Amino acid sequence: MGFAAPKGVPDYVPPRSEHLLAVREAMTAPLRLAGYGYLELPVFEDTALFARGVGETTDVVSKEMFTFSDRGDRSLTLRPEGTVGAVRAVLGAGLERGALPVKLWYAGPMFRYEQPQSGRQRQFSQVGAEALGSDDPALDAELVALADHAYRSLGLTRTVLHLATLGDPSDRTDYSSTLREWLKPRVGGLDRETDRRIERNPLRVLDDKRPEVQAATADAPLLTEHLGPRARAHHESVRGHLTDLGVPFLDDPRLVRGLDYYRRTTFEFVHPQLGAQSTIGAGGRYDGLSETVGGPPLPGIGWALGVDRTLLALEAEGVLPHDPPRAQVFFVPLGGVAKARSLALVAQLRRAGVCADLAYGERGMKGAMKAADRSGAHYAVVLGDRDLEAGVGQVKDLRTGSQQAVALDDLVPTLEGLL
RNA sequence: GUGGGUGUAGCUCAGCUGGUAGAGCACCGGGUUGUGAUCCCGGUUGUCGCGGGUUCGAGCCCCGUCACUCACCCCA
Repeated sequence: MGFAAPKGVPDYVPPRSEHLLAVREAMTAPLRLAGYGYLELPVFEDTALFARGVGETTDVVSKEMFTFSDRGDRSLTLRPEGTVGAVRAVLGAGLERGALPVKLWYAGPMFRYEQPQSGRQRQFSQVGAEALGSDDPALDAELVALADHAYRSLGLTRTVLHLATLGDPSDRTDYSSTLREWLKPRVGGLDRETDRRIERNPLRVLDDKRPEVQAATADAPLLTEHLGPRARAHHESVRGHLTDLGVPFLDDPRLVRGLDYYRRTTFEFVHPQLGAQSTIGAGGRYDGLSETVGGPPLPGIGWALGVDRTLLALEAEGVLPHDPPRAQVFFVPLGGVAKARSLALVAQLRRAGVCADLAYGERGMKGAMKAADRSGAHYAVVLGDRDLEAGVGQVKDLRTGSQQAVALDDLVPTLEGLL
């Protein structure tokens, strides 16, 4: 093999690629029923858009972006996430001046320069949804419920929804300094990285996986205790709506998000069988993002569901969709004349909406029948010189083995009737 | 970016203390010159990840490198 795909970039081939499509379809179907419109977005954007929107100091921006210069010396970046680009597009089209909320969805590849491991690739696929122009907590609940519905419709039963609130910016600032002072005497000096986190983003310390850190921070003060009245009311309302909608969730006050734009509601769908990369979908509210990228005040909430990781979850639970047969009717032509006739009949059947195929290549009867069998077709049509002279095809039911001659002129309607 | 594990046929893997590659599945053909899924017989496929080194001799030992994988970290 001369070439392999770039590091951390997966290929999906059948049958797995079909499963991937099914996952994407299951995620988007509920959105369309809920009035979300489709957004087709660029795969790369101005580097500064992500730096501003996602946050200069986030790991995603500071060390995980695929950034390059174009021939005009513009700095461009392969999108590491979809929300910022979606907001940019909404503002660019002036949708925020129309009917609100604007509800949109998109799908496609995202790129992050990471160390690959299971569930973490440098190119991965997401389906995203965004609702802008309203801070109604019912909208938060609607979006969460739509994701929940998508996962359920795929047959996943073990996914756990973690729910939290980050409060308003002032709540978070207050809490951060409280937490910082609390952490210093307990885990300060542990190592350089932890010290840095205590200063820059103390919430992240609570997310440390090391058991000794977990133990030391077990009774740390929680953000939920520092919420202002408006953020608290919003959160309680979201929880109430979710309960009304029958969406089970787990209050997780330690939930940490890595992108700077999140406010108030945040959530993650976690799958317990996926190892270290167990978040298969996540999102939250981002009421200040529009201003950050130069727009007017425009509240918003959204999520992104990981298509690749969701497929891993389906495989872990053993609930993959069945592979549909590749054909319903399969032609077995004997000789060149029969093949030409078969090709025409196959095309005719396909136009009639029947999934039809034939044995290509110079295969013998046995090989062609074998191909028919493997296609999963219900019926094989054997066509040889004898049959052509008689103007018929031998239609064989591959499940029962019974066979009957059918006039070629009646073949298409006959098969349509049989199926 | 850091640390551990693994790279042998299309796939899953075996290969002893170094003696110049195997199985199962898959695929193709035949048994049945016009009938699949079962059965029987036969056949194809490898620069043993790549590059160097040690040795009379390396799939096996050493060094480097790349990829995959797991964890940290990060996140969908």
